[in-house]
This record gives sequence, C-alpha cells and structure tokens, in this order.
Amino acid sequence: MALKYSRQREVIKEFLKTRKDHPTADVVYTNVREQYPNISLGTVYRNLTLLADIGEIQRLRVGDGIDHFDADVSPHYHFVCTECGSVIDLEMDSIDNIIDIASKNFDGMITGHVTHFYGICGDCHKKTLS
Amino acid sequence: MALKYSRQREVIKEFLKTRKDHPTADVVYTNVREQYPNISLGTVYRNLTLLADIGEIQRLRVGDGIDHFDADVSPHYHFVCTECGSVIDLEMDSIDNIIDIASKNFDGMITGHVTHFYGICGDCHKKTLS
DNA sequence: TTCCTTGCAAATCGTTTGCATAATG
DNA sequence: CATTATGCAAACGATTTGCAAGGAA
Repeated sequence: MALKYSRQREVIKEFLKTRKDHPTADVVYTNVREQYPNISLGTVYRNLTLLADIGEIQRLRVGDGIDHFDADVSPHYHFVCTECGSVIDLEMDSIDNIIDIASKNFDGMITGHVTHFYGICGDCHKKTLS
Repeated sequence: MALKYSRQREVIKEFLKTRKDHPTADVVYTNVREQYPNISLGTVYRNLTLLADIGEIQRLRVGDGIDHFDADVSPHYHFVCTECGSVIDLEMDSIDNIIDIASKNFDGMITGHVTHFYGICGDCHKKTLS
C-alpha cells in the first residue's frame, strides 16, 4: 500500500494544477502525452483515481456522464453551461445549512451534499445576443 | 416526430409509477420483462430516454455512474446511502434560494441546480449498532 | 400507406483490469 | 530484493444505434 514516486503521476498532477476548467481523463491524457509521449490511458486513469482517493484532487460528476477532475480540493461549487458544457468555479457564500434543512425530517445521518448549478454561461449568453 | 402509442412504453411508465426507489434501466427491464417477456433492453432505454425528454419522468444522476429513473417529476431532493446505495426521497423545505446565492458573483444566468445528499440511511445505521 | 416503434445484435464510450516488464525504495 | 507502477491490449458495464420487420394513425 505504500506509495512510490512516479514521474507520470507528478506530470498528471502538475498538469491538472495549470487548468481551472476541470478536464476529463481523456483531456488529461491528450495533453500530458505532449510532454510524456509514452504514457498510456490506463496509467492516466489509475493515477487520477489514486489521487482522488488520497484526496489530492477531486473527482467531479456534473451530470454529463463523464468524470471531470479538479486540482482544487477546497470546498466550492460548480456551474455547468447547458449550451457549451463548460464547467466553471463559482465564488459564493456557504450553503452548508441545506444539510440541516434536509436532516430535519430524515431518520438517517446526512454527512454531505453534492450541488451543481446549471444555466447559460456569460460567454454563451453574449453569443446569443449577437 | 409525432408520438405513437406503444404498449411497451405504457408498461414501462406504469411500472415506474409503482416504485419509489428510483430503479435503473436494467431493473426496469428485468421487472417489465415479467409482464412483457419479449421486450428488449434497447426498447427500455429508448423509452426511458424519450419519457425523460418529454418530461413525463425524471432521469437521476446521483453519482454512482448509473442512471436512475423517477416517475415523480415534481421538484424534490434525494438522499443516497453510501453504505447500501439506496436512493431515497427527502421531504424538506425549499432551498431554491441557493440559486440567488450562487448568482450573486456570476455573470451568466443560472436557471437551476442539482443537489443530492449523502450519508448513512436509517436502516444501515441500525445495522451498524447491532 | 406513412412513419413511429420494436427486437435483435453489433457498436460505442468511458473506464477498469490482467499481465509481463520497468522503476522505486 | 520486495513491491509499486507502467504500457499495452483485452475486458467491462452502461448505453446507443443500424436495420429489417411489426404496429399505429
């Protein structure tokens, strides 16, 4: 179970840090391949899963059926544009109180929630007007 | 594009109405097959997709990678047990105000949100104690 | 007769896994 | 040397699709 160093894992992690658009595994693969031509898709998947499991990155499921990855593991929310599909970070106040609201009439224990917002992003909205 | 009657579609819709546990396409298939032995998986998928598109049912993506379906299209929230995977309806006050909170520092237009809660359901919690 | 819907099987897509080899500690 | 990680390709599970035949309007 002990983790050993791997160049591939470092490159993947570094690449993810440079992006704020929450790329998919395939996008990671394509890009990392430019600096590391021999890397395989399987290795990318294995490392993304590993990094997500140890909490160094975050796996995002925003409803399009494809996993996205985020190097920012701090709690924050995402917006998904129904027009272009882009995934954007939202700067917003905490809404953690919704857990209390949801817990009120529930006999189990709620430990977390997943929320993402959708609509039209600023860029797509501008294009609609022109 | 005009919709024509189909026995299969009716049976699928009726079955979904009898269940409040948000079955997957495969569960729908297996169950409908008992009353309609010749129905094919493809037909089930086609009709679930069609019904979701015209708003007669709801497609649920709760993060397990498998689509669930819900005959209740009224706005409500779901709880997912991390122990047994069951998807349960929550009776809770509206949290629609989170859209306003999210919109505050955002330049696009937010039209909706998806939220689901997770934790340990009542049943699993009881089993843990015993 | 038009054309929507079906059953079936093959295809697709994202993701995982087995295996022999390479790299790390 | 023990063990973890890799590349490759095959396998996987959920879902979609092409096609010829069946059923509704």
